[in-house]
Amino acid sequence: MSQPRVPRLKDVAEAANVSVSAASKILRGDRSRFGEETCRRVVEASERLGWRRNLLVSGIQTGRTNTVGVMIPPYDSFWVKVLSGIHKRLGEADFLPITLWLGDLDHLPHFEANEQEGVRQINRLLDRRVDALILWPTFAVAYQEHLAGLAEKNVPVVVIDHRSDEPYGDSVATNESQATRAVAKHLLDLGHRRIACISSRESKSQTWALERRRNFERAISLKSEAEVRSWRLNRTGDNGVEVATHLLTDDFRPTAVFAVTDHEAHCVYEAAITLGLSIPGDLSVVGFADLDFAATMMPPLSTVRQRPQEIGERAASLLIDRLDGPLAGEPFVHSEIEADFVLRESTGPAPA
Amino acid sequence: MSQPRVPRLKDVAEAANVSVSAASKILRGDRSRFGEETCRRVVEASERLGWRRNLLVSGIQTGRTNTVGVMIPPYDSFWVKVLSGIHKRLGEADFLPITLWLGDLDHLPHFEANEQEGVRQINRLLDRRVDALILWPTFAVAYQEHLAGLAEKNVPVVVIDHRSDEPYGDSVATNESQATRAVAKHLLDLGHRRIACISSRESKSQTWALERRRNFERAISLKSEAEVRSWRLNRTGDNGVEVATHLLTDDFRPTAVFAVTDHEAHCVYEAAITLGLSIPGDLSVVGFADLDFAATMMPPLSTVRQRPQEIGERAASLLIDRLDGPLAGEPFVHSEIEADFVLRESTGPAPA
DNA sequence: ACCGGCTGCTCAAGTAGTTGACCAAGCGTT
DNA sequence: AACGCTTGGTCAACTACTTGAGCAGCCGGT
Repeated sequence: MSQPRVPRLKDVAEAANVSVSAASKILRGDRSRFGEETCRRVVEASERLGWRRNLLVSGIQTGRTNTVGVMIPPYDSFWVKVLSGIHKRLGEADFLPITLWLGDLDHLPHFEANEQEGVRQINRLLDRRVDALILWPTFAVAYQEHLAGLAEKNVPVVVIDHRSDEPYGDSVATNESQATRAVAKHLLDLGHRRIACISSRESKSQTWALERRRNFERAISLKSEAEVRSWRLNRTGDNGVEVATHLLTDDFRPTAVFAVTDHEAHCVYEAAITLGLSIPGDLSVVGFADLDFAATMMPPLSTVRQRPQEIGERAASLLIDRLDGPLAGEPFVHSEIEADFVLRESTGPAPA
Repeated sequence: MSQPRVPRLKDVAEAANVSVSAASKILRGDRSRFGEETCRRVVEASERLGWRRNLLVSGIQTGRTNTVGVMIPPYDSFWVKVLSGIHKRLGEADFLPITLWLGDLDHLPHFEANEQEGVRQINRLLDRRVDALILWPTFAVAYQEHLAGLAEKNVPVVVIDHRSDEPYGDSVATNESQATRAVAKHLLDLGHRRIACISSRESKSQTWALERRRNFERAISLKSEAEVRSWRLNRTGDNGVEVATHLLTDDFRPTAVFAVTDHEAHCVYEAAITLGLSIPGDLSVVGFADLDFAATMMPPLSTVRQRPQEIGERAASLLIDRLDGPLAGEPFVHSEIEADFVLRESTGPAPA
């Protein structure tokens, strides 16, 4: 029946026989105005009772909670690494990320359809007075109109992997053009001339897919004898193997395929196996993202490794700089992180 | 230079021309004592200004923040799914998980060595007055002594996948014995008689590995003609392929291997390929956990699928029940979730 | 004796909001 | 006219803590 509570400053002050305000000042480090003996008594009492400052109170007093809201869908290892980078950098600056892991693993949240739900989720964070938000592209698009007003409330926003025409915050993305050019060059150097690209659903929230495909098409087109053709998945993005089969049996007869993510590359593998095509003998495949399974596919998939942890760290850094640092009051910034082509065993010379 | 702040209740009250306390009561739903017209004015004003209750204040007033601290290492897809379950269930009950994603992806945190760091991390959550904690086994062990005192502070704890002799909270784990018996039966039915088990590091924080191995050994031993031998990884857990090679070239010459996680199973695959052994022709392999890559390994790995999302949901449910519900004041509970044997293509009849 | 300055501490108001106590006006009743 | 009751609100104290203002006591200087 006992209720042993968390000790309050008042308890410490009583134990040390001083006023609450004296205890507060001493424990904040403002000791110059107090006697040495008094300070000792207060510090000793606070330690004995295990007192800890209540950060909720600091939050309402200063208007700063040192927390950052992070809105993400449950997703593959790439995003887990981004998150890890966010946590690392924010942790160093003594910020605490509060992550809203929305939707379940099977279906991404479809908030376009449910306006109210979106607002509710943002408010779960804002009601706790997070100092800033980090957003995945899905949410950046779905919640656009609700987020645009945050700047006026002094809640900075950083968007990852989505560059908008009318930004309402800073953004971080992978600099893909360079890595994509490296992929194109690699395939052309191997003698491939009929090259396919398999893209994902290219929805509004996946502008990266569109851009990645365009970058690749452009890079291949520079070589006059080479030709690219592109295919893409349906709206739900669940017909990957079907599209891959289509693409491989098309009149075009590509000798190499570039997939905008490793997921699609995996679909190409499956289709190739069923069709009896060997990789890389009959068909070269290149993925993108270097997800968990890329290195253990058979054969190991050549792909483009982004630097997810670095992306996360950069996003966190941008927020920190905007809250207290050099970015305060400055125009929005778009930051790009390099990516590296990883050569493994899924590419070979074009068949004669 | 303008500072357009988040609206306060005071602003709403002034706009509606009532006292702050009237506004507070009306907006909390206690309208019986106020005129219809007044209520309308207050509600309208609050909506127009976009007022939202500051949950930090509610937190200091009620002693409840409706937040739960979650301490996890960055880890494989299994844990991501557990997290997803936690978020789902807590979200339904309007709790907000605050996840501390400790350590980086390459090395798990080694807090045994750095006592102070551990305390610091727990305090990051407690200082924000989380109502409860959910812990991964790593932390449950490393921070044991600091966590034991939380019960006295009325901060319930749920530990996942780790059963202690002196529990200081509720716990959830997979009920492995049944699934492990199914694996054993499957291998014995296929005619295997010399069966190896490859375990991971079996440290204090990985008691599940020990238990899983023991369960398996016991299940095999029931068949008198069959024999099990076990190997395990070193302290750092990075010599998997080496141990697998050892095990496969040992005089024992096992025809089947049970790996305590899919990670070790993957090491067995690698060793088998190097040694020229075909799976499942020369060697049957069974894993545990059904991680992301298990289904896409070549051949697809037979394994035991735990129900991580269900584990997460159960952990969250236990907390909710203990905070406000039927579990308040009751003795600690240990809850078990079933697991299912998933038959894929990595097992076959024992070679003659 | 009186003033200035320093030391060492307390007071009170503030952060945003909640809640029990209280109070005034209006009405009907005796 | 005095009483009780309902309606419609306000007041003040409380949550945990911070912070600028202020004040008592003591010392040295004139």
